[in-house]
Amino acid sequence: MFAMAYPSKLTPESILQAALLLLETDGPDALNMRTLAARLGVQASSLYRHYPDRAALLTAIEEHSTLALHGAMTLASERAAAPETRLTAAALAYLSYATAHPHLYALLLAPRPPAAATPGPGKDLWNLVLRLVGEVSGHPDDTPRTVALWAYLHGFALLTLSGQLGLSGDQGGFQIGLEALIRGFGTARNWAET
Amino acid sequence: MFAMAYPSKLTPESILQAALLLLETDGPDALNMRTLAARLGVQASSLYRHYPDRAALLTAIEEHSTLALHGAMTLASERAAAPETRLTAAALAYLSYATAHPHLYALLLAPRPPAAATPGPGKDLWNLVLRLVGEVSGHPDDTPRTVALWAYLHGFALLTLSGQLGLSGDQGGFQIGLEALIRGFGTARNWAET
DNA sequence: GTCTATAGCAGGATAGAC
DNA sequence: GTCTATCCTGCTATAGAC
Repeated sequence: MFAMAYPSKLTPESILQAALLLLETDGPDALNMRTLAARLGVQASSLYRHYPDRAALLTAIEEHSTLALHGAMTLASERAAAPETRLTAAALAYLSYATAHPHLYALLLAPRPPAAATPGPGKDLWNLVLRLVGEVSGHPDDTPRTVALWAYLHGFALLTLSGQLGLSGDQGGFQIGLEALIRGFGTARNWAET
Repeated sequence: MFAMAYPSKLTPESILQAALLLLETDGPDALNMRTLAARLGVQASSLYRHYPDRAALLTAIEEHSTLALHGAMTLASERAAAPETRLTAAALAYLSYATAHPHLYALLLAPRPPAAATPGPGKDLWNLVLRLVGEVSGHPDDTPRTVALWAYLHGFALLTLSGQLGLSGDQGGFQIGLEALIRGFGTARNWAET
C-alpha cells in the first residue's frame, strides 16, 4: 500500500473531460486513444481499464453533448412568453451551440446506420422542439413542422460549420428564413388553410 | 508490339465510372485504392498511372456529381413558368438527387477546410439557385434568402440520408416547410415589409 | 501500362510484468 | 491501475521488373 508502483491517475470522468477538450480543440481526427492518453500523461492501454473500447467513449461524449444542448435550448425558451418568441429563442440557442462546439455537434448528428430509430438526437431534445412548435402551430403533435424546422436548423448549422457560407457569413439569411418558417407555422393556427 | 505482356485495361474515365459505382453501392469506406483496383481487375498500383493520387480521383468524382446535380435542377426548373413553381421544382430535384445518390451528395457537401470560398458546391449551382430565388423575392442578388433555402434543403437531405427521420419519413414536413419559405420569400416582393 | 513487392504510417486492441 | 511491448489491420504510395 505504501508507495505503489503505479498510482491511479484516471477516472472515467477525467478521461471524458480530456476527450471533450481534445475533440473541440483539435478535431475528430485527433480523438484517438494514443493522443488522448498522451494528453492525460498516460499510456494508451491504460484507457481500456475505464472504457472497454473507443466506441464506449464516443457514446459518453454524445450523451454529454446531447444533455448540454438540451439544457441550453430549454433555458433559452423559458426566457420568453409568446410561443413564437420561445421557439425563436430555442432555435438561436441551437445554432449557437453548434457554432460554439462544432465538432461536438457534428458528432452528435453524425450519420448513424443502426439504432437512432428515434427522430433526432435524443428523445428529450426532440420532444422539446415538438412542444415548442406545437405551441406555435396549434397542433399538439406537429411532427411535420418539427421536422421542417429541424432540417432548417441542422442545414444552417452544417453550412456554417463547413465554411460553405464563405467569409461574408449568412447575410441575415438565418433570421429571414426562420421568420418565414415560424410565420408559416402560425398561419396554420389562425386560418387552418394547410 | 505483338502480344504485349501487360495490355492496357484502364482509362481515367473507366476508373472514374468504377469509383462512382463503388461509392454509391458500398459507401465511402469502400472507396479506397485497393478495392477500387480489385473491382477493375487490376492491381492498386496501376491506378496511379491515371490519377496521381487519391485526392485527384475524389476531385474528379466531385466535379462529376456537381455537374449532374446542376443538370437535374436546371432541367426541373425549366419545366415550369411561375417563379414559385420553378423554385419548388428545383428544390425537389435537389432533394431527389441527394436521396438517389446519398454518398455522392455527402461527398459533394463535405466539410472543406480550405478553398470553397465560393458559397456552395460550385459557382454554377449557386448561381442557379440565386437566380430562381431572385425571381420569387424580386431581389436580383438575394443572397440571404438563397442561403436560407439552401440550408433548408441541405438539412433535409442530411436528416433523410442519416436516417434521423425514422421509418415514418418526414410526414409531409418537407412540403410544408418549403411552401412556408417560398411564401415568405414572395411576401418580400409584394409588400416589401422585410 | 501493369505487375510484384515493399516501405511507411496510423490507429485499435491485447498480454503480461510491476 | 499503469506500464512496456507487441500484434493486427487497413490504407496510401513508390521502386523496379516485365
